[in-house]
Amino acid sequence: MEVELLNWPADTDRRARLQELAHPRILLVEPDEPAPITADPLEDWIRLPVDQHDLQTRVETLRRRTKVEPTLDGDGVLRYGANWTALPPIEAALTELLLARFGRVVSREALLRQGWPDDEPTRNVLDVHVLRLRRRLEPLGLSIRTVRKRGYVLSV
Amino acid sequence: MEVELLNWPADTDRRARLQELAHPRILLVEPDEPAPITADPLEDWIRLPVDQHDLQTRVETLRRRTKVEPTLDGDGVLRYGANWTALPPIEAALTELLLARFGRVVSREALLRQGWPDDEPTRNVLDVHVLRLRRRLEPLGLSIRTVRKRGYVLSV
DNA sequence: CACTGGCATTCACGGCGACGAAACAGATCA
DNA sequence: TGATCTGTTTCGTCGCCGTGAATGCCAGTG
Repeated sequence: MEVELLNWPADTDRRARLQELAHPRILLVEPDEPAPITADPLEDWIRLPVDQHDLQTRVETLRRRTKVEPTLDGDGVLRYGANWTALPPIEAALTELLLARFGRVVSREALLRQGWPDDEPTRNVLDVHVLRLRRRLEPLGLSIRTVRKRGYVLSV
Repeated sequence: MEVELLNWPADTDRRARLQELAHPRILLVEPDEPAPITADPLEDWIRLPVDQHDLQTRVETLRRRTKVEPTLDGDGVLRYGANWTALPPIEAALTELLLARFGRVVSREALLRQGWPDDEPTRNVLDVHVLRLRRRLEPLGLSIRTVRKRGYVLSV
């Protein structure tokens, strides 16, 4: 998502619309105007005249905050947007690999090695775990798509 | 919660500790140093030499952002939004730790150490206290979610 | 076009262990 | 004394995991 630059206080109404849309933005504040105070973490501001490097830093920071990839922490908690779910050990292991190749195909073999490093389980075990993982991911707005004979892809 | 001011890059390690604690902070960045980029919405920065009004604005903004978390005072009174509840000693101790890691997983072991620093109580004691704490938090719109085999997460 | 074989999805079940809930009793405090 | 806080026991429930079997989907073949 692109970070919008707008002038303050000139673009007051535009700022309100962007806030409504949860769209990231940076206010370029006139030299002698006070900057507005908000609780919205998707808004930042910088005082004119701007230093290009500082502006670039703030833009990049906002981009990180809106980053669209889900994250998985060490406790098996998967976060995406405002929601999160706890994943059981095997599903967390599978998700870890799917996230590392987010948006790309992960082969069944790789997933089997990831979830069951030691023994070689029956084929159906992976299918069932993918099914359960799908159900858990659905409320978050994530989905696992099948690529026949190739593997699975994690996407939004 | 108080917003911490620290120097960048001098206080690098201190910044890491505050981030771990989810404590709001503002970095005072040396004139020719690049500012760090992070996704943490509880961090902001300003370039030296600082304008006092701008600094005050950023401090106030961070304060607003931390207001979305409940607070616990020294008398065991937990406030969230317009409501509040009094917590008995042990539950207050547990809540204190859960709040410090608000939105993240807190292990059973950590909670046991927090509530019973000296002796080692039976397994179920913690379960029961969590159960009672849940009942108390529910009217406030807060909930403790279980992460099986890992611990608990306090969230809204 | 229908058939067929292989792959994938889904459901239901049972075992196991972790967690939750209720009830009770002693301790503490106002 | 009455209310609240706390720890313990006991039992019920639920989540996680593997298995088997039924169904569905798709591609290539004849």
